[in-house]
Amino acid sequence: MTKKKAPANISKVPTIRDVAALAGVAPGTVSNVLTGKKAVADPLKKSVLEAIATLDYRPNLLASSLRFGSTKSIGIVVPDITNPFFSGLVRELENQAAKDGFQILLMSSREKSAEETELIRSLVARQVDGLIISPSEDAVSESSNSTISGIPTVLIDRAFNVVGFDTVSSDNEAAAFMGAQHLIDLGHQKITFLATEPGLANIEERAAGYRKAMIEAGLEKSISVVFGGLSIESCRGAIEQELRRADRPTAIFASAYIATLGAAKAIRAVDLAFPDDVSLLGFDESDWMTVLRPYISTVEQPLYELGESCWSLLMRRMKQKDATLKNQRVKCALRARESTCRLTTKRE
Amino acid sequence: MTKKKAPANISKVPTIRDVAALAGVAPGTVSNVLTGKKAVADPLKKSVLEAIATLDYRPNLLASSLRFGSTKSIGIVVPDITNPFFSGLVRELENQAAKDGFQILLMSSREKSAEETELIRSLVARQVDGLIISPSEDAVSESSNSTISGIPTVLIDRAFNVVGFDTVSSDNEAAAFMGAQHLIDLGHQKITFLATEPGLANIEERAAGYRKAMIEAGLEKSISVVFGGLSIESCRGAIEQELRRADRPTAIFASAYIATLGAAKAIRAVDLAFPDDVSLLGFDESDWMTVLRPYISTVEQPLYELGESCWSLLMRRMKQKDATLKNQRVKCALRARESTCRLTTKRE
DNA sequence: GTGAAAGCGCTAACAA
DNA sequence: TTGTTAGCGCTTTCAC
Repeated sequence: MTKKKAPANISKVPTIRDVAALAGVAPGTVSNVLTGKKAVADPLKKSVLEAIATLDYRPNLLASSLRFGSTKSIGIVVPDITNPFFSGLVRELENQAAKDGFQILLMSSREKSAEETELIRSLVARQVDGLIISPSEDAVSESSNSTISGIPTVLIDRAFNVVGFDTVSSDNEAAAFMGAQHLIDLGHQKITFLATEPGLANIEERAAGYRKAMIEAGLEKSISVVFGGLSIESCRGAIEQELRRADRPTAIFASAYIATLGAAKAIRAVDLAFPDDVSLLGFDESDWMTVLRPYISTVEQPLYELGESCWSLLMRRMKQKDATLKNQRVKCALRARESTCRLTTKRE
Repeated sequence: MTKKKAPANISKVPTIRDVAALAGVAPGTVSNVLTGKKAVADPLKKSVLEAIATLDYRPNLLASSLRFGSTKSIGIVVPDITNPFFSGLVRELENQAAKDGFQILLMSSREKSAEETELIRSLVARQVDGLIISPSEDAVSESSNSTISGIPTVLIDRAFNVVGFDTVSSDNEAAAFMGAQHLIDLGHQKITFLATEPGLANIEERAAGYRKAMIEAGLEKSISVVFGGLSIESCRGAIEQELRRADRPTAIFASAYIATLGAAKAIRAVDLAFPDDVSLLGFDESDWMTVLRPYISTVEQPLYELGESCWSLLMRRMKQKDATLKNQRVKCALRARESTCRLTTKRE
């Protein structure tokens, strides 16, 4: 296949002026054809379009945005793009953005709050019209008007104790309460909650829900919260220790995706029957959970609702910078499957 | 409307001129402080820095790039960000980019080639300095100088029959040959290859490797390639049909991540003993594969090498636009685990 | 309906 | 060293 050769007399990338010159019109007219904001007579329009085609002209969005003041793009910052919760969430946000003609600039902070600050700065410098952030730690500081450097911002998932921002997150406490209750209903008493990192607001809320359910069931003496950190391996190590103890838990409630994976690995590592010796209730949903046996029971966060709420909150904030602050919650669902089963009371 | 010249104290986002005015210097000097390209006397520097701090000034990268001609950013387009292969690859590329001070603009085409074209256009319009694309179909057309609209470009993973681009991909044929050989060594003869979409170069190469191994083993009559499409569910459906036949295969070789997941689901759905009745060899690696039993045997693509080669190819191309074209291959590794086992010859 | 000209915010020349 | 000026490519007043 032979590609159309670029005209020999122009060596650099063509600008609107080159197009205008070739079409024999003024640059402004070309702009009018491009944006469609002002009517242009048909014959002129046609020759402009032809010139654009022959030069293979591409408008420079940087210049356009600089002049126009809007980039039609939204910056998204997530801690870890390889985590299915975040990648699924991003996909939902992409769908929403496409609907409204926005482009997504996606960056992942790899759980490092220093990098996160850097990424946000860079997104701000790039003049994005809005920001969606799932803060990795405490990088987002207090704000009085739901903006970062004047850019409308929505916090998602990990809505910290930060006032001044619109936020969307799951009803973590209720979700964890529901999860713990499920395990209690199955007869479990020694239920260990596998948290990730201390200080993450969503995890703390989930821990609170777990504690509440335990207390209401009169099991406050059995409350056990273990912190496994932010990697699968560290979660595995932390819960493996628990499982090796003589009075090991009969059920584990993992607080997040990586904790779920870590806990499942740990159960395998200590060679316990699963789920007969130990039940596992996970958090978040992933395809593999309904592939191999036992199917993993989890508390599922509704990605679509999360994405949809987040997006409409952002659009609202962009239209009206002084709208009242909203902290939205979406409801999680219990997916009881095979990894949680009734406690067989052979001991004691 | 009556628009006057904006007074200096209006509450808009501060520009370099505002900083200069407050510090009592020229805009150029502020720029010099910011970029560090030209020396500035200490006292002036200090007052500039102070002015920046008090105004909370953020340089407008759009304007800077427009002037300077470089955005220090690389656009990446992948078909599906929720696929662990791609999200893992992106993470490697992010690491590489961070090393060289580049920013990543990540977009996912959701396997739609029309959207892909659109995303690439938009990245080009945004003046990225380079492009890394994993083409979803045939959106990338032939090029004579490894650029798209003059932007250095590297194709990754799915290196199509497109001449004119630097490419990086796995040695798909050798990898699939090795995988098929593994199954043959275990005594399997009826091995079905679960492809995804016809026309994807990497999948075609893998199919070729499978065929070659079958032929060399004298099993050409047993060659069976099934196309399952690009979703987990369609792959599941396609292979499930095969498994329900009387002369069902004793082994399945999945050609990609989603095929692996789909095949595992299908085996479960038809209620066959796994791996005793049917072995499964997957492609790509994911955390869950070594969590539940049986651990999944797969052919693993080396994400680090893929990302590293891709990045250095891109940097090389950016430095020297007329460098000779390179089509780089990286080696895959067989991870033989539990989902592939020796054929128990009870039949025939 | 069209062309000319003035910037958007920044930096790289050139003067001073 | 520092200030001044002239654009980068585009859009948007204005005249015509």
